[in-house]
Amino acid sequence: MSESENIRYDFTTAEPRWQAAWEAAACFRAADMPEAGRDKYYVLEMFPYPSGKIHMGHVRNYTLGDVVARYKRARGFEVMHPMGWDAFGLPAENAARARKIDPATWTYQNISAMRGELKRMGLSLDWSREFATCDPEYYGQQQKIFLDFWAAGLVERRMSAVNWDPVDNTVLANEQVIDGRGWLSGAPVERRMLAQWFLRITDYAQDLLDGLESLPRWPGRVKLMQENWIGRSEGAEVRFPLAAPLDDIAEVAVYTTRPETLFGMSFLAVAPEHGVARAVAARNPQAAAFIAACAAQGTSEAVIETAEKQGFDTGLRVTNPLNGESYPVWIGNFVLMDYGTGAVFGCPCGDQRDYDFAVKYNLPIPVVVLPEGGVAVTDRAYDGAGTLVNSGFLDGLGTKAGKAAAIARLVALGAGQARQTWRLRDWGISRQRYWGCPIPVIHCAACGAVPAVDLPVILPKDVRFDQPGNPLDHHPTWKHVACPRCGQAATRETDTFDTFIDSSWYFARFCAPEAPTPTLAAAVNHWLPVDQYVGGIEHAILHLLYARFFTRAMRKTGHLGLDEPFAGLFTQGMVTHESYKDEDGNWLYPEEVTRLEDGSAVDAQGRPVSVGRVEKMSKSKRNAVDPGVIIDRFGADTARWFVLSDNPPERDVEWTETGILGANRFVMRLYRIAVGIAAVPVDGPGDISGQARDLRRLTHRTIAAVTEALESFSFNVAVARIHELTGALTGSGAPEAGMAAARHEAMGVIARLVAPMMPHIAEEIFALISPGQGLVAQAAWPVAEPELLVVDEVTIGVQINGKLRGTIKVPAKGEAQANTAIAKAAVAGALGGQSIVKEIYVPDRIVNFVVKP
RNA sequence: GCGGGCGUGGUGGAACUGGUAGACGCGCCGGACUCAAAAUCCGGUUCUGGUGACAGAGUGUCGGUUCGAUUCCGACCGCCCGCACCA
Repeated sequence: MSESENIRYDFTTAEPRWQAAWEAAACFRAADMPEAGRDKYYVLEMFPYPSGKIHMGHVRNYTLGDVVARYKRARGFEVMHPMGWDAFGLPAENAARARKIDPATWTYQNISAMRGELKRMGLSLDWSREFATCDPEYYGQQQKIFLDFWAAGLVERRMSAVNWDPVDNTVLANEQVIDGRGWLSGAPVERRMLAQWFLRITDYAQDLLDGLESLPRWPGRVKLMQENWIGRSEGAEVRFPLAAPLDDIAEVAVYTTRPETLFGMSFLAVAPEHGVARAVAARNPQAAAFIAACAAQGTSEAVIETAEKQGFDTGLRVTNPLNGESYPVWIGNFVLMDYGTGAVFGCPCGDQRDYDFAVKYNLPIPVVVLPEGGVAVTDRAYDGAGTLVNSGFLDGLGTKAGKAAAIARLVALGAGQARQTWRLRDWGISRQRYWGCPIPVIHCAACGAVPAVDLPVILPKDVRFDQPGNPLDHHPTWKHVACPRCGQAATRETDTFDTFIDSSWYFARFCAPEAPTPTLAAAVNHWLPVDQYVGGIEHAILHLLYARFFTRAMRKTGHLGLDEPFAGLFTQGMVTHESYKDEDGNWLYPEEVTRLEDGSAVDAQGRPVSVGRVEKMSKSKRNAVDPGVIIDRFGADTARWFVLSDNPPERDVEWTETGILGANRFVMRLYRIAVGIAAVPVDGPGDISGQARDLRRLTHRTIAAVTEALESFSFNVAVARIHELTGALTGSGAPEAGMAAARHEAMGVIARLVAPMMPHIAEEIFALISPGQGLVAQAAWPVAEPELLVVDEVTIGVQINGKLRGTIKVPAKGEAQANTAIAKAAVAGALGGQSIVKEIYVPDRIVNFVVKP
């Protein structure tokens, strides 16, 4: 022991040494084209934005993926595990403005720094496939894809009310508006009309919904979130003739999920942007003023929270096709133009919004649904099922039957039909930004919008950020070109793509990153789909839905041959850390805070500090821990082991100092034990029994358990099992026959079992235990010997009335009768004189005596 | 409001298709080594009562199904997440 006390694993030299060895052996290089005889496995983690430094979320994300990649490699799969950079986006422009540095330079410097940090983590990445989305070689291919989509009818340019971020001066997708505010700027979003490019994702709404069923290896909640986001709704379209045509408008179409309540109609309401509203406004200044007021209220959170139903009576009347009655037409601030038809029929008894509106404007509230066996609800809307009343031919029907009957009548009258509506909208992809992929379009006065032919359309480098708005718009020459169709002077589109496009097909590009076409059929057919995708739950909707859509659209345009890009998805939890605030409410860094024995905390001056909730690490809360510092202090293996250790990976993990110290302690201990074992000469396998046999059994049970844990992403359980086996190897071991060999075998197994998780020390141990056998990174996964997994003695619980009263040790697969007798003897005292009513015997598990007092 | 998830020791969490609850780690307690400390090693650690073998209770609460429930069913409480003026 005294000797090994001085042994210290020096990760500072070992880790770079093994990283160099892997690189020299090209361990992680995958071929574009199929290699015969091996199954492929494509492991991908969501690629990072090159902010300049990796954070703990990256460490967790890439460690999880790396465990899978290394494990699958050991299992004999041909693994592709690439890495790249999601490099376009706002921060580069912000840096350009703040520091007068070119966005490209800033981005590539960051990439270089982060590549170095990722390499220090010892990830088994195929760096030969690396690219950044801001490389012209990548985004030029993306422009080709866009033009193909356009030719295939998947692209549209149209005027649209857009979410305008007044701080960032750009258009935001609905998904980028959070609580009425820009997702990056936090500014209240305004509504504006602009000509925008759209991708027709709604063409695939049904398909994207149906496709979720083909994804058994996706988390249920992600599928549910996508399902809700797509939001299929069943109902009917109903056309209401206007009493007198307005301009050329003769009727108003309404979408409803409750056609059976048409007899409960009280009014019809249209959105402020609806054609009817505009036509009315053209001749009625008061209506125009009302509409303007609605637009001004925007979509800000405060407004929506407090928004009161407001309306304007147009004086127009429509006829309800089912009962022939006449109803007023209102403009309502609560009616959404881009859902359904932008018009609703108001049924106050069945919809709370309509109820509120009717009460406010003193409109009638006819009751048409009686709750099951109940009385009419009149003090609020009742939207449950029930029996229809006051509804003419629908009287007496249930709401469900009534719906079918109402639709049938509407069809017969030619006044409507069944219809589905989707919550999903088309994807607005235009951004008034410099640092993005230029939209390859030229606007010609004579020819309109025509595809650019000079691909790639490359971003100009000489741009100025000293004025607001899009620098491409201000550039003196870049946008002025000849029309590719007629040759006349024309201008380039100066908008760039939403950066979500960049990440919608990168997984396909990784298959052949240098191909002269966006994809290479042989490569994508071989490698896709991604077998295991790993990333944050925050991308559950946007990124994953867009990538699924892109895959379908790329199939339609001949770039891909499948529908679903990601066969398996794993969503990891966040890395959290305590946060600290001083008396004045300023966030403090952990190193500025001292914890006292009573659990309270003080700052450097001894003033009290409030310890905040455990929150996601972020710069602003000053609770971020820099992975670079951790790797300096403890090494990459310790950092990797820690993020895998305690929590199931789908849950949030709290960063703690004691946790990282514990992980480090294990690394050091493992090494000490390995050195001790390697120093003892191995006696022949011989005839082993007793302790040695027990150890071998544990070793092989551990192989089985760790294998199962890795397959099911229970990395924390794998860690526990490895701890257990390691624990059995402490001490120098008894000089029993075969013990040295058994210990040697166990440590060799540990080297291979920890290799996916702590690859460096695994190599170190493997070299000690199995000298001359090459790299553990290229070694096969250990296989448990079946005969050592066979249990020949089991401990069976003995219960009386389901309560544990004792245990017995018996040979496995024993006779029920014999074991029951042994059990009975074991709990004879507790049984007393009670009569046994029933005996339950579950082989190798339990005996239960049901007794009567 | 709608949809979904989760509640297990001081703590992070284990527990196969219902079958010995608390694996493993952290923390804590005790011991060894040391002049001492750190490091390391050994032992203990769900709670209550008892010196003790042992007894009782125990997986958010209440009830149900079952020989037996952390696991299945119902109601409730609490926390978390997604969506939301979606007709």
